[in-house]
Amino acid sequence: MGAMLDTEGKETSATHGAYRRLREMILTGVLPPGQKLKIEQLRGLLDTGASPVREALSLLTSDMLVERIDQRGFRAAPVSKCNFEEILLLRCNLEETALHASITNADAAWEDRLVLRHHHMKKASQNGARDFENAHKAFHMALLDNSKMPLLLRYCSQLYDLNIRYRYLAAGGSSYKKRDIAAEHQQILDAALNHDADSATRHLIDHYRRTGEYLSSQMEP
Amino acid sequence: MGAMLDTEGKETSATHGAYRRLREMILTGVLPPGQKLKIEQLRGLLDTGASPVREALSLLTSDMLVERIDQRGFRAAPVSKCNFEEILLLRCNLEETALHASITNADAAWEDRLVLRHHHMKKASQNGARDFENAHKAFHMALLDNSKMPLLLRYCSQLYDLNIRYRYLAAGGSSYKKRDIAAEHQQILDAALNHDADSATRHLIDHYRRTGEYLSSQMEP
DNA sequence: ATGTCAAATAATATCGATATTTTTGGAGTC
DNA sequence: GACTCCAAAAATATCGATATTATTTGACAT
Repeated sequence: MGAMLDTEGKETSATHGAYRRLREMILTGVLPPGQKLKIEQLRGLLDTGASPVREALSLLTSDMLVERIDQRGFRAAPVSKCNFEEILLLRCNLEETALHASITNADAAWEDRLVLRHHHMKKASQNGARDFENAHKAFHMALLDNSKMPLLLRYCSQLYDLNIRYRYLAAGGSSYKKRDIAAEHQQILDAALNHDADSATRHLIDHYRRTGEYLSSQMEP
Repeated sequence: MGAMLDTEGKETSATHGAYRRLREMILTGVLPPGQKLKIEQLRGLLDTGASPVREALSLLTSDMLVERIDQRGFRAAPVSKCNFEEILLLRCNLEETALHASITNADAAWEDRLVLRHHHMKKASQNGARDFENAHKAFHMALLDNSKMPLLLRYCSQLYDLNIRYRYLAAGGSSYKKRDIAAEHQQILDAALNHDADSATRHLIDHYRRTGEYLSSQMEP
């Protein structure tokens, strides 16, 4: 048995589907930090077998969203102010490198992609938080991806996700209300299109630091 | 059955054992870059079941030593000059940050650890290449680990391993013969013990770049 | 000869079941 | 009354088998 029952046909494999769903649940705080992740429980929740669940948890381990404990199974990675500050610091460091390199390699195709992503992000801000999150990440990654450095991009993507998790935990998904985020994005975009690497990185890092300070202030010690 | 047959009692779990052995085989080039990694073949080679093998391969995927292809299984990650240069660049960037932070947090206990690791490394250089490699990594990680930044250390460790792989591929494990590596290590150690962050990072990065240039020259385009 | 399609083969992905280990709970002792 | 030790329960890790998907082979038509 075990036939293909999904009518949607979206998930390529059970493992990948489990990975994506678990990942989203951890990022958005549905599975809270430190929570024990029992195979049987998740098997029921995701309606799949134990093997895909185990493999998905293994993959999430390397994204640092799940921790493996000895022979005692898995749990959602804990959070701490200290961890958050490390993420912020590394992000600033790595994204500065990546954005510099991206601008060094700047060409028309990249600029087009950038403008497009920015436009999509603005459009998505009318829709739900889910849509905006995706578009927001796509814009930020587009800023970096012209660096043509796959390892660096991977790290930036990982750190982005770790960071977004704190945003969900602190503010239920959108701490965007107070500041004029749109203006900050516009400044970064403009500087990038002008090939002004220093200005672009400065705006980008300010953008992160400001969000970081806000989130930090929301957290206990 | 599946009883505990290992007389050594070293491996905690079949998965972890498979992970370590596969990892070593990929790092040292026993499993060459790009090679298809068939479950059945590895199952026989490691004398274990399919589940531990799969899970080990999943973990290696996140170390970027193994690539997963669609629904077509796994293969050892390919290599390229471009990839090598990215590793070198990121290593310089991240280890500079880590070493600076380590020295900022410097205390007597750290200095003791450092001296000890350096001593062990010197002693191990008389033994086989395997022993030296382990001691060498331990020394380099000890330089960084006082930064108290777990994510950063993890990335540094990953990149160290990716780099060592190129050394094995280029020179069969030891490209140490030409230069006076011992002197370079001594310089780094002395600067670190003097809390001279700038000098230490400069020596460290020179150390990497020199090795990098040598390896780069050994590679095709 | 060459390209195409279908059956056969091989490999992967997944399931269900078992063995191992950890945790829990309670009886007996100091 | 608190602590240790042993049995019961739960959870994990692993195995063997099956279903699914990719790859190869070979026959057929062009």
